Amino acid sequence: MTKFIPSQIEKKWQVAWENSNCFSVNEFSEKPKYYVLEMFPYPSGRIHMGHVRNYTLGDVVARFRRAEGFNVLHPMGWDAFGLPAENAAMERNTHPAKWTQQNITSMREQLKSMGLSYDWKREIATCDPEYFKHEQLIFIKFLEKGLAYRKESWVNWDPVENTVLANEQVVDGCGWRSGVPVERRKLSQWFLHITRYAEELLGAIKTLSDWPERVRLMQHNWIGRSEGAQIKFFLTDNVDDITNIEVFTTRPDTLFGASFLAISPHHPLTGYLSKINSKILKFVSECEKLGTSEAALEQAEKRGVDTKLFVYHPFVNGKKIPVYIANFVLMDYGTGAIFGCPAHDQRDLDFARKYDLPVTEVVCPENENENSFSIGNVAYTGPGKIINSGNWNGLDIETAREVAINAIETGNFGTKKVSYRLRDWGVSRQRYWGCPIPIIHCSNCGIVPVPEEDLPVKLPEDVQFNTPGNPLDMHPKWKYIACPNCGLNAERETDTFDTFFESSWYFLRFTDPNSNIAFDPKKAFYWMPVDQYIGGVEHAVLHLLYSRFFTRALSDIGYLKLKEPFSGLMTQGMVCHQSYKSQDNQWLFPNEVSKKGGEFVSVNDNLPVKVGRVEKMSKSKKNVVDPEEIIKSFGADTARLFMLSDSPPDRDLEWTEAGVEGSFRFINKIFKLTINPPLKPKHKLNRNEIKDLSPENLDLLRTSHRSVQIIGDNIKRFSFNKCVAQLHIFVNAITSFTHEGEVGERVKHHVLELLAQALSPFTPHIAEELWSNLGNSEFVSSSPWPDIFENLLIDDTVEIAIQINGKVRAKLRLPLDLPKEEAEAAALSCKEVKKYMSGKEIKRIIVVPNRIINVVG
RNA sequence: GGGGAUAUGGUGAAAUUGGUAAACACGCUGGAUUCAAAAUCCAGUGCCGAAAGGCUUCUCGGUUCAAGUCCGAGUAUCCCUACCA
Repeated sequence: MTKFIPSQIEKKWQVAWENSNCFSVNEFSEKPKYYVLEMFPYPSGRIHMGHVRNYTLGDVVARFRRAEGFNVLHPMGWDAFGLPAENAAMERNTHPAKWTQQNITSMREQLKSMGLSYDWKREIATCDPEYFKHEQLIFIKFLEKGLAYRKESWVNWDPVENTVLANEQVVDGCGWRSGVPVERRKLSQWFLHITRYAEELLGAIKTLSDWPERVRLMQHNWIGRSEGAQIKFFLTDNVDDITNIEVFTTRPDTLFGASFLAISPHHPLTGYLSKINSKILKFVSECEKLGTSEAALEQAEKRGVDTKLFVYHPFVNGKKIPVYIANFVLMDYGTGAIFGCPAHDQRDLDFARKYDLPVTEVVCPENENENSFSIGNVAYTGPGKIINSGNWNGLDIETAREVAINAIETGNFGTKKVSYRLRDWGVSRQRYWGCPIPIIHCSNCGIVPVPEEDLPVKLPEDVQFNTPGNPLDMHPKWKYIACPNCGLNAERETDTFDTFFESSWYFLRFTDPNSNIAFDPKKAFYWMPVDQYIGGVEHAVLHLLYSRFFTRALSDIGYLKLKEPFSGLMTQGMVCHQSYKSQDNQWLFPNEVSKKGGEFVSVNDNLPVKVGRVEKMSKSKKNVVDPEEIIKSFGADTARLFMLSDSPPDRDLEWTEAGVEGSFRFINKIFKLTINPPLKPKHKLNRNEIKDLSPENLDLLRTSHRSVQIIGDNIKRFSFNKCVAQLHIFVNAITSFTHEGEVGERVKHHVLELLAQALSPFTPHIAEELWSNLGNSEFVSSSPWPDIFENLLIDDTVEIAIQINGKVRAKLRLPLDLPKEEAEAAALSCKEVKKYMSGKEIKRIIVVPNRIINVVG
């Protein structure tokens, strides 16, 4: 018997696909378009199981939609800028460009070994000047349109990586990669005006009906819209030329409860005061330290310092309110100042109790007496009736809010205001391996964009990585240049873009990857939006929000006409594996562990191994399995099938050795079907013939056609695990079929063709092998999804459960669509009903056609 | 502190609209084959019980002829977010 050697079959078909260019597409087609995209990888050098899962999911969709008759765009590329290349440069003394290129080459080979149906002619790498020169021009257009601007700002400085981190790259006060506490520094930075689109990005979330609800919710929370009022509190005595403090609040209804104002340690007023008051200066510098490393500690204690300044209460004549500087007030939200209403905000209450400030109740809960209601150490934040608030007394809080805003506006010391948590996107990074920001700083002309004809600004190749800091900034020549405006000596911007910049428009470049403009609007119009985008949920907020912003911003500078880039989104779960530790507490790779009689032991010393949790594959815990090894020993089809079996795509998947072997066995079973299958019959089986077939032939045909139907339906629903289950049923039906004679041969040939077509999206190599051995010369990968014989989908009898008082007591096989009366009669005459109902009165009979009959007694 | 998700056999899971719970697989048990093993094939496998039968979708309550599915209360686990005024 021929032995199944996956690598031989798989390589053969991969080469054949590549030579035929069968996955290459263009935009001029009669067929409807379908754009399926997986998040492109960072070229780390080796693919991991997360990639295998991601790209398998995308490939199933791409192959299926192609078979369904769509013109399918399915591209792949490289998110090729980023810090690891610089780290590698330092560690191994290779240039980032070279290191990245090598990684791309080996990862491309690995991806090709998976049999993915990409249009490789559209491959892009973001570190290619042909890619990023368009990005530089986009930035200049953003600048012209006011969508990019420069701002001095406090940044999170990672002292290990010598770079600025975005707020979202700071986790628990530490750098997301380095894990060390970040420091605060003030730098001049480039920002993109994403907040200009805050309302629109928020509002359009509801149009993204094919996105997971939780991603939409995360974006909603991230934008964080809150409605309230901005209120000016006038100082009793001016400080320098400052006359008032502006405050944002969502609770203007509690204004009468205000007992202090608190401003941020980074508020301009604080800056002024700390110059003239050493106590304040000391407090501010303490906040600096606490601000990062001891975030948790800080949370516990609210601290502040009295400025000895006072403001007037806007509605209470003569009432003066003290101004504090407080560590819990953030400068970058609202105005950097709040009014404290201790009775109805827990933080304010904590603060007031600490500094002995008055607590005035202004909202009384419904079940409390307004004369006796008093706050202890828990603030009341619920609904109720306004009290102690002049002529607002008696209003509910919602009405009071409107009345308050009216009064504030009428009094001319504030306005209704909407605030967002979302902040503008800082795109400057002090790194070498990124897209240069195309700007020249001239002492004469100021900020001068690099002229379009001088683009791209390329990275210099001769750079040193042995000193900390940005190599571009330390390069002896690169940054010195004549000003394009006035010709005087000037300097290039040495910062590069955040790598999220590249990934915010790559999906557009794929629509026209070799163009000498960013992309042809007509081509982008044809292919966009991405019909199905697939990737990890870790990008639920940033990458997806930035891409949504970019699509709008690009539309506003005339590049295209589109709002939403991704109409369908699927976020896949993580690939997990059990972790193991040796006796001396060292992590062990799965292949360093073997199972002996139900016990796990170390391969090295045969000692028992401590079995840990099943968790996300990670190098640090060594619970990783290398896809290349799996593909080498079991084949890509097995790896792909395993990824799709059992767990639905959005849930975490546990990689198990037993599971892989199970998938491998199934592929082997199919392989046996590819050997000497029936010859291609002269006449194809047609749907009118089936009435003359034997029950056995008919059963097989019925199972086969139903399977194809079920598989197609479930692909559309992303229920690939159910597709695999149905494939098992399908294959089992074929292997247990004993075909006889010419008719049997024709039936078997027919169902094997269906099988090859149904397998093709999932395990394309073995499907291609089977299809070819059945006598087909075209690729199954290019064949249409099979026509289903609808007359095989319905059976003429159904099994109906007979319930007595809601419990199933019998099952009857009855003709399909049997009239109610006859069904009732059949149920009543069965012996179980007679047994259970003897001597009892039948009160009711419920008949659910073709499903159930419930006899109630 | 805030928000969200999930909970079904030994395990991963299925049950699309309230209508036969556990499809399909993994694992396990027994058998066939084999000098032996691997592979393969066949049979069994939710739980309790010798059987008859009873019980079963995290717990408690409710609606219904009928609840894994709907409603209310609670528990556990995971994820996100966090002084957002």
